[in-house]
Amino acid sequence: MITVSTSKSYHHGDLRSALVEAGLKALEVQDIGEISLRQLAREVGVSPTAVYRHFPDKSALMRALAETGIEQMAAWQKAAAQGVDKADAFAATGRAYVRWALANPALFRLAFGECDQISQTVFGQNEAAQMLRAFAEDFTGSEAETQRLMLQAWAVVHGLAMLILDGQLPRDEALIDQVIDARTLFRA
Amino acid sequence: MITVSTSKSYHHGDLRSALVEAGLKALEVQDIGEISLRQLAREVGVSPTAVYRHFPDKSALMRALAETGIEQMAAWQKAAAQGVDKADAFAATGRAYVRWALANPALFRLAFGECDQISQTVFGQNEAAQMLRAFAEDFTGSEAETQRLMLQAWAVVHGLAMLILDGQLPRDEALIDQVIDARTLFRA
DNA sequence: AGGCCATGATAACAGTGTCAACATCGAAAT
DNA sequence: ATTTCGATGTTGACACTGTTATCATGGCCT
Repeated sequence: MITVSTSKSYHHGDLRSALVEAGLKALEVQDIGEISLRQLAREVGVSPTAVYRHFPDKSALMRALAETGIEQMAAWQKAAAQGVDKADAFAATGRAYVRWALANPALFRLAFGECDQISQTVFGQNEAAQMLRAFAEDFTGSEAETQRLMLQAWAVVHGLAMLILDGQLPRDEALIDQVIDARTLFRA
Repeated sequence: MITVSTSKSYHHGDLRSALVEAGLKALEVQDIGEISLRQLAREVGVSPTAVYRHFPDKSALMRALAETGIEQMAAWQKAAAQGVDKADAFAATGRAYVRWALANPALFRLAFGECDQISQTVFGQNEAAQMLRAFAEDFTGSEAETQRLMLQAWAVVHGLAMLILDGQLPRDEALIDQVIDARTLFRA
């Protein structure tokens, strides 16, 4: 919530982040395709074409929104993995993944639709991901099996989140726990 | 490919199915949000507002497209399950699920985004689904475990398909086989 | 003080979904 | 066989969208 200046000067001050902020707020209420440049510009109090001084086109703005979404998700995931018994880290991280998706539906969809490199965040260099990988290596043995386990885990949580978001499965916490069950999945 | 009449009469003959056909053809090339009523009307050779004699709005047309997509998917799934060793039915059906999604990306997204009752098709009264359920019951024991197994399987294939479609995972057949592996998943 | 250039505003264009009013034609009813 | 009528298609218009070209402002550097 950074409001730089309330005075109506010709130049806004920090239009770019104001637009991103407005976009994120809009994504909490509206669906991903209902967002319009002009609407955001209006809410920030600026002409429709001022946006183009900070983003080459609409998809660039959307990508900026998506990137902040990724950061949020990574932070949430990391927080979920910390302070948890190592054996439960897999399930805890998975539940955090699904919960974040359910709490930020539009942002979740946007992040995966627009950004190519979420793999890096969820799967690769991320701190939580490294921890999961270490855990997986710990009990699979080979490198190939570790990768398989990570992929399966990612697919499960992603699919579950998507199916719930699309209304195919009920928003039921018990169902989530049932699906993300480390003892039955992956022979843990 | 049902072309009823080439003569340009005032009334089209079967505009509704012509629009659906044009929509499906468009979904093979364009993304889901790039489709426009006017474009489809143009391709069929009719005025933009003629569409409204057959669909209350755009989303109704999209829903019609989605429903035909569901039928296609169900048929493909059923075909994949037939003539396969019962022990491989799970994996075979799952691979068919992913393959269909990769072959019909826009239709796949549309079907899950617009239709509420895919659960019935994929998960419930479908013939292939019943077969899978019988197989699952066969080796889980309890009813609750059967449901869990079905849900996990669905989540895995759906998540895998989505991640590949969004470019988060490579379109690699070996990777698909690695993830959909009944022996490691579900302790089979 | 003067000038530059990042940042803003205006006007305009093509395209979209949608509505209201009008046109056409096949079929049912007389 | 003629009339009428409802289903289907058309025209025109409106508000909205993303985007571009052109013009305006004013803070920062010399």
